[in-house]
Amino acid sequence: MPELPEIETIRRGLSPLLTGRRIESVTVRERRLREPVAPRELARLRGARVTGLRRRSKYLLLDTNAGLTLLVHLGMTGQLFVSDGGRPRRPHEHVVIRLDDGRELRFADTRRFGLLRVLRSDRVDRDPRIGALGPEPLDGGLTAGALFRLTRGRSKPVKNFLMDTRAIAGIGNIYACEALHRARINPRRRVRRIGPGGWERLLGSLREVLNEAIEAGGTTLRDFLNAEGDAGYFALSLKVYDREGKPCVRCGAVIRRIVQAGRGTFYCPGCQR
DNA sequence: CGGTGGACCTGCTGGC
DNA sequence: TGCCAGCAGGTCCACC
Repeated sequence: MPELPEIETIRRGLSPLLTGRRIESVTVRERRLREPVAPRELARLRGARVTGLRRRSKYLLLDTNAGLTLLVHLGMTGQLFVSDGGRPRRPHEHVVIRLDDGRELRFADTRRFGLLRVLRSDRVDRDPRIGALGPEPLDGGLTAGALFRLTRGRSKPVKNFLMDTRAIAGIGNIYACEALHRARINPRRRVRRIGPGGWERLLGSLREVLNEAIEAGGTTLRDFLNAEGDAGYFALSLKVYDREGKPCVRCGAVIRRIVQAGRGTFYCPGCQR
């Protein structure tokens, strides 16, 4: 489900609802997520007050004044939302965190590829999942020159490179396809064959697409909902993703779907060279 | 080493 | 109408 813009949308929605709240209790209904959920690990959050909500790549980090941070990943179908206590449960609600204002932070995840762990806050950056992440694409510190240098001698198709979170954080299938279309670059092009100007264009396109998607509240294709339970409307702005067989809005050629590294790639054979 | 393919799950859809 | 192969926004690991 969620890539950087969707996670950022959730973060912005949840942050004011959670910051300052005390955690009263944590209930685990289903332990079988990507890694088994340990109820006693989550229970350590009881009594802690939330000091803030951060995002790193597609992870959410809920910091508390107890020196503990809740690490949440939504996998493909995860949802994280605040609900009034006692509201009927949605299907696949696996974890409920009760807050001191009577509301509840709930985690639902149909396919159970999500993840919840409690880490010591001072060790978050040393966690292997977080420590291995590449730079944030919207961080101004990342430059096209750095991407050019990083890809010397490498032979990956550029689409797969964009989706490698150790190279750049937070880019998934939708935004990799959309950024490449905007930059007019063929997804099969090998990274070593992209010059400094190409990286300039691609990084610019990537940032535009991500920022516009955040503005639109993310992309809802199937089941993404924000913290308030609303859909995002960036799906209306997608130019290639999920548009196989339809005409390219820029050149009129028919959008194609191919498979790269086991994932569907959508692109326009007319204007992506 | 770098890169690909399969596994992990459930549910929906499109073609027959 | 009903069935089922194929596919889905992510990540990790085995294997070449």
